[in-house]
Amino acid sequence: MARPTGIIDTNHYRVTGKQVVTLKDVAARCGVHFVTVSRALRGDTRNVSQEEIARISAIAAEMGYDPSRQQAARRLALSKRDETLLNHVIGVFFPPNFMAASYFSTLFQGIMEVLEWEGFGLLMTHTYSPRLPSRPPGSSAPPDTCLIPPAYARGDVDGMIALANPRLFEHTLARLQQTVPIENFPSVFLLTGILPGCANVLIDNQQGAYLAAVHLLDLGHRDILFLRYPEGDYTSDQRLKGYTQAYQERGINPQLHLHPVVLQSKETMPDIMEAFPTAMRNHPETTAVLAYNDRHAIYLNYYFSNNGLRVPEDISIVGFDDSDSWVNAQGEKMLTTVHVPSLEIGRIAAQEVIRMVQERMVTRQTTILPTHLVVRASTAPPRLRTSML
Amino acid sequence: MARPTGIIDTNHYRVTGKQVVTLKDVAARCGVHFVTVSRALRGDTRNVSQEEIARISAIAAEMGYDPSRQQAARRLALSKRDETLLNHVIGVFFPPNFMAASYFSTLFQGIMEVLEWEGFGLLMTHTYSPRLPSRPPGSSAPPDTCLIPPAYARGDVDGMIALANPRLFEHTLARLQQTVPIENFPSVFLLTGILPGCANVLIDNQQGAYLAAVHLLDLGHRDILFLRYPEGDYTSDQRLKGYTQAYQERGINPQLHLHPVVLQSKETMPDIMEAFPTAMRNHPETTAVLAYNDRHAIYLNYYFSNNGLRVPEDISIVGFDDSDSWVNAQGEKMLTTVHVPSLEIGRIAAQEVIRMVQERMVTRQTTILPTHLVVRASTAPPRLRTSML
DNA sequence: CTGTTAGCGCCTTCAG
DNA sequence: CTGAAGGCGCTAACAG
Repeated sequence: MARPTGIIDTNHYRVTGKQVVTLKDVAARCGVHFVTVSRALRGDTRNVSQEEIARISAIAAEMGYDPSRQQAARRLALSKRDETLLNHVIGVFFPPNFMAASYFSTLFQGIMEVLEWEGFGLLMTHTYSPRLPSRPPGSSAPPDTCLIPPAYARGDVDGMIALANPRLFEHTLARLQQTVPIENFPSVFLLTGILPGCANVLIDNQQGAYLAAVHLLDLGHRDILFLRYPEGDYTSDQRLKGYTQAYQERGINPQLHLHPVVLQSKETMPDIMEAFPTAMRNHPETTAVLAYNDRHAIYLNYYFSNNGLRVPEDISIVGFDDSDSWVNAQGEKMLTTVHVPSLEIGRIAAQEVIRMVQERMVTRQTTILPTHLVVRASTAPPRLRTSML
Repeated sequence: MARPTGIIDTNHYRVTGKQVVTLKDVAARCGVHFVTVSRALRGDTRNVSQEEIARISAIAAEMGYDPSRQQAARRLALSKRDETLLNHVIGVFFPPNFMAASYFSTLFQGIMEVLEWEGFGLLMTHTYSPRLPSRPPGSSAPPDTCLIPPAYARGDVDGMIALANPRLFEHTLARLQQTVPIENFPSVFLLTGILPGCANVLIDNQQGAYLAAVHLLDLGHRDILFLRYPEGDYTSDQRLKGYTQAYQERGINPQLHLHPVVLQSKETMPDIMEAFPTAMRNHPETTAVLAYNDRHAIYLNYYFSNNGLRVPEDISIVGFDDSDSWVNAQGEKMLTTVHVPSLEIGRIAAQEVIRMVQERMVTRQTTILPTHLVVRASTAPPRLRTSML
C-alpha cells in the first residue's frame, strides 16, 4: 500500500483461463461483420433488422458472449466521447465499528437489500480508521479521513451512500469529487446532519424528541435530564427543540425543569459515568432521563441499578432508536424508546442513489422520515422521593 | 436488473468533468516520447535512466497523472498477452442478516480492518437472499444461491472470502469459477465446514466443545443436553466428538448421560421452544445444557426463567462464540461460554487472500484456530432436584 | 537508451 | 441496411 502518486503498479499476472468470447467470434459464427454484431447486441434497430438482432442475440447468448467481460474495451472506446458506463456498484461509507451498533447494521441491511434487488454491488469503506497506515507524503487529509479505494479513481463506482459526521466527511467528499470523473457524483447522506450538495435522508429528531418528552410530561414528570453532545451537534440541537416544544405547550418552563447532560466523547460508558453523577447531584429532583440513544439508556440503567435506584419505579428512562435491546429475564423488551425506521432509511437511500445513477441526474432533496414512540416498561409515573442517591 | 444474457447495456452517460491526464500529456511537458513516460512510470530501469525516471515521475505526480484512471486502457493492452492487473478489491460473501449476529459482524470487522490497512476495497455480496428478483430464464441456480455482481465478470475483483454453508455455496462457487477469468481464483472459506479447493479458516470446534464439557463435568454435572443441528452439520459433528471425548476421559458413558436436542431450522427462538420441552421431559435428570451458540444460550435462559428454573442454581448453561451478551442489571456479562477468536479469523482470512492475490499463487491450506473457555456466572455445581419443570 | 509500430476489443463516423 | 476505417490510452516488440 501507500504507493507514491503517479507510479504504475506493474503487478500483473497471467490469466490461465479459457478464451473469452469477443464480438468477432460471434460475427464469425453469424457470417456477418463484427460491427453488425455490436449494433445488434446494442439493439440498434435503425441499422439492423429485428430478425437479425434476434438471430445474432441468440447466437451470442449461446456462445456465452458476456459484454461485461469486455468493459475495458467498451470504456476505452466510449472515453473518446467523454462517455462512461454503469458499473452497478455503489460505494458505502460507514463508521468503522458500525456493525457493533445494531442501529447501523439495520441501516446497512436496508441498503444492501435494495442494492442486491436492483443488481448493484456494494463497495464498503470506513469513514475513518484508527489503524490506517501512514499517509502518502503529500496528503493533506486529516487523520480522521478515510483513504478512498482506487476503484473510485478507476471509475468503477457509480454513486455513494455515506453515514458520517458532515464536518468530518467534508474532506473525504472533496477528495472524492476530485477523484471521481463526474462533477456531480450521485450521493446520499444519512442521518447525522445535512450535507449541502448531497441528497440527505434524515429522521425527524425534533418530532421524535417531542413525542418522548410529551410521554414523560403526561406521566407527571417535570424535572428531566437529557443526554446530548455539545452545541453544534445536529441531532442534539434538533432534539432540544422538540423537548422544549413539549414543555412550552404544557406551560412548564424548560429553563427550570429540563437540564442537559453534555457528553464529550463517543466513549459512551465512561463518559456517562463521568458526567452523570454531577448532573444528578445538581438536580436531585430529577425523575426521568431522555437518553441520546438506546445504548446510553442501557448504560444509564446499569448506573442506576448500581446506585440503588429502580427503573421505572424510582426513575424513568426513554431511549432513542429502538435498536439495542434491553430485555428482562423473560426476554421481553423493556425500554421505552423512540422508534427510528432504520431499515426504511437504508432502503430509501439506496433507491435514491440508484435512481440518480440510472437517470444520470443528481438530485439534492432532503427526505425526513417520521418516528414514533414505543412505550414499554422503563417509564412510569414519578414517585415522591426524599433524596437522590 | 435481470437483463437477458449477451445484451449490451447502452446506458452510458456523458462525463462532465475536466480532462483526464494521459501519458501523452505528461510526455509533452517532459519533452519526451510518451512511451518513455510509460517506461519511466513503470520503473523500467533497463530502458530509462534513474534520473529520467525521477524527473518524469515528479512531473507526472505534479500534473496529477493517475494510472488507475486509465486502467481500462492498461487492461486492454495487457489482455493481448493474457495478463490482467490487480484491482485491489476483494469480494466478501456473507449471509444476508450477518450484522444482526454480533459474531458475524466481528468477523467482518476483522476482514475489513486488514483490507483497509492493505489498501483493498471490499465488495459485499449476500450468499443468498429471500428477496431476490426472478432469475434469468436459463438459470439453473437453486433459489438459495446468490447472484454474482457483474463486477466479477468484468474482472474487477481479485479474490474472495466466503462465510456460508459449503453445500449451499458450491453452486455459487461453481458459477464464480466460470465467470472469473482465472482458473484458480484466490478464495478463503470461513468456519462452516471445509470446502475443498479453497483455503479454509476454521476454529477447533472439537477442542472448544471438549473444554465446555470438561468444565461442566468437573463441576459435578453428569446429565447434560446439547443443542445441535442434524447429522452432517460440520460444526455439530465436530463438537459432538469433543463432548464425547470429555465424557470418556472421565469414565462417564455419554450414551447414558449426554443427550442431543436436534434443531431443525435456523429460526432459533421457535425452534428451541419446540424442541426443548420434549427433551427436558425425556431427560428430567438434566442439570446443564451445552448451547450451539450464545444466542441459543440466551433463549434457553428465557425459557428456563419462564418455567421457574433459575440459572445457574437449578440448571447451568454454556454458550459458544462469546459474542452476543447476556448481562445482568449491573451490566456484567453472565454467560459461561467458549470464546471464538472472530476478529482474528477475519484478519487471518483477509491476510491470506491478499497474500494469494499479491503472490498470484492460490494455496489451499486449512487454518484451525484454538478456542478457550470463559467461565462466568451461568454455570455452577448441580443441585439435587426432585423434578424438572 | 529512445522512438516507432502494431495491436487489445469496442464504438462511431463515413462510405457503399 | 452493411462494411471499412480511425481512434480510445496503453504496452510490448522491434528498429534505430
